[in-house]
Amino acid sequence: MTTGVKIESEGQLRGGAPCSASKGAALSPVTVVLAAHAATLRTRRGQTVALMSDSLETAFIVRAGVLTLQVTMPGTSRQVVAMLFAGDVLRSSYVPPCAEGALVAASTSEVLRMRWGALAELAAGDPAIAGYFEDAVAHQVARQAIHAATLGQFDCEQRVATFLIELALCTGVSSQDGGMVFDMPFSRKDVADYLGLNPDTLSRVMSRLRIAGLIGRSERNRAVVRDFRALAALSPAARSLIAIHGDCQAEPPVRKGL
Amino acid sequence: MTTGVKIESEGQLRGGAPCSASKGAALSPVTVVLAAHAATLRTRRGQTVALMSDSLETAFIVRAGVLTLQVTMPGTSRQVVAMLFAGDVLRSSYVPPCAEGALVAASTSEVLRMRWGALAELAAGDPAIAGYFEDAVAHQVARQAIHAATLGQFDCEQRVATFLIELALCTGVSSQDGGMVFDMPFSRKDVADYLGLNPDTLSRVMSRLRIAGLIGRSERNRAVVRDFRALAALSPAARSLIAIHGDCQAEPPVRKGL
DNA sequence: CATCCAACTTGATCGATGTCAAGGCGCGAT
DNA sequence: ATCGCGCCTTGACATCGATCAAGTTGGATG
Repeated sequence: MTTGVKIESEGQLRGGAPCSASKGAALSPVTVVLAAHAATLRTRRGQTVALMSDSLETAFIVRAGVLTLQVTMPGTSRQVVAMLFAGDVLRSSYVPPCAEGALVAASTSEVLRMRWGALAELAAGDPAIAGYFEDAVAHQVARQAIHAATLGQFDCEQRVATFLIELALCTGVSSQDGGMVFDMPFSRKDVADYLGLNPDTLSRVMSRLRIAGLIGRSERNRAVVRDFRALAALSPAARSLIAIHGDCQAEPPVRKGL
Repeated sequence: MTTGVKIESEGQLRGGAPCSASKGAALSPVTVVLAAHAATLRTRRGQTVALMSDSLETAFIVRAGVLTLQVTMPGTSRQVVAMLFAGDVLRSSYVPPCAEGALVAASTSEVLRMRWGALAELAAGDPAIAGYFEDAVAHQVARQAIHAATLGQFDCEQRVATFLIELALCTGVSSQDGGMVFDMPFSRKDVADYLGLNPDTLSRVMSRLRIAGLIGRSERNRAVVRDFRALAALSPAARSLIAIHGDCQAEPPVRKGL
C-alpha cells in the first residue's frame, strides 16, 4: 500500500511491450470505444477484483498489467487457471459454479468492467467489437490448451521453463545477448499454483536453472532470463508460445512452418 | 469400419440425454438455423475431423455424440484438452499454433462445419446466434477451468472420479438405485491422456473403485456407476460439474441473475 | 542501526505414481 | 472352433516430486 506506483499514463505501466490478444493491440481502437461504456478499474498488486457486481454477469477487458484467474475447489488448494495480460477478456461465467473463483491483480493494472449484457449489445451493433472479443477469447482458449498440456504432460522442469517463457514473451524486454528481463509479479506460491507444483519443488528447479546459467539471480520482483534459447529448448511448448505471444513483441511474425 | 452403427435419426445417437452448452438444447432452434449454412459431418468412433479446410479458419458445432480435442507438443505424449458434447463449439484457432491438434470422434457423432467467417457473419446478423455461440464458449471455458484444476491439484483417484462424473452427467442415464449407466467411448489411453495419468495407474484406480463397489464391471464400451453419491464425494469438482452439466438433464435452466 | 517477519532455499526422507514385464481376456479373422 | 492380436490388468520395482524441518535472505519497521 505504501509503495504503490501511481498510474501516470495508459499503456506503459509495465516495462515490457504489452502483450495483446492476437491481433488486437493493447490499446486498439476497439478497447478505446469500449472504455466509453465501461468502468475503468485501477488495481494494485494483490488486489482482488469482484467477479460479479449486483449478481449480474460481468465482462472484463484487461488494458494493462497482469492478473490471475484463480479457482479453488472445495478441499483442494487453489489453481491459477490463467494469467491475463493486456487485451485479454473475461466473463464471470468463465468461472465454474460452486467453486471459489477470484480475479487477482498480480501487478498494478488497469481493467475495464461492464455488464455482459451491455457488451453483448455493443458487439451486436459493431462487428469490430464482436470480432475483437471472439478473437481474444480464441487466443485465450488456445493458451488454455497449452496450459492443459503443461499440467498434464510436462515434468516440473518443463513446466517452469514454459512459465518463464510465457512471462518473458508477454512482459519482457530482450537484452542484446539473447537474454530477457521482466518483472516477476508472482510469488513463489502463485507460480506453483499455476504450474501444479509444490513451492519447494519450484524453488529447487529455479535454483537448478540458475546454476545452469539459464536464468540470473534477480532482485525482488524481477527476473532475468540469461539464455532464452536454452530455456526454450527445455519447454515442449516453446514454439507454440512464441507463435502465440511473439507477435506482440517488436519482431515481425516469422511463423514459418505453421 | 465393419461394425459401424448406421445413423438413423438425429439427436438420439447415444443412450443418454444430450448434454448441451448451457441453455441451448442440443437441437436448439439456433443449431437448426446454422445447419442450413453448414456442412453436416457424420463420423464414426476414432475418425479424425480435419480442423482446417483450405487453410481457412473453420467453426464446428457438435450436434450429437462425443469428440475429443487433442493437442500434442513436440516430444511429449498427447494431451486430451477437452471432451466435446452436443452443443459445444470449436474454432480451429482454439488449437495452439506449432502444436499438433486433432479433433477425434470418440463415438458416432454429428458435427456441423462452416467457415468461421460465415458463422461470424451470421452471428452479426442474428443476436440469438451470437448469444448461443458466446454462451457455449463460456460454458466450455468454465469446464476448462475445472479441467485445469483437476490436472493441477487432484490426485489420481480424484481425477478419475471427476472424469467418471463428468461423463455420467453428460451421457449417462440414471438407474433407480442411485447408479448411472453410460457408454464409454474412450480407450484406457484416451482417459489417461485426458487426466494426465499413466494408463496403468488409471487401471489400478478403476480396479480400486470397482472393488469398493463404486463402479461396476461392465461390458466392452460401457460403464456403470453403482454409487454416484460416493463417487461424487471423491471428487472436489463434483458440485461444480453437477451445476454445470446437471441442467442439461431434466431440470429447466434456472440460471438466476444473468 | 537493530530487530522482526515473511518469503524463500535447501537437505533428508517418504510416498504416490510412472515404468516394465508377465499374464489374462475378449474380439475378429481364418 | 481355434488362433492370434490388441487391449487391459496386475505385480515388482524405480523415480520424481511432495512433505517436513531447519536455516537464510531481504525488506519493512521502529
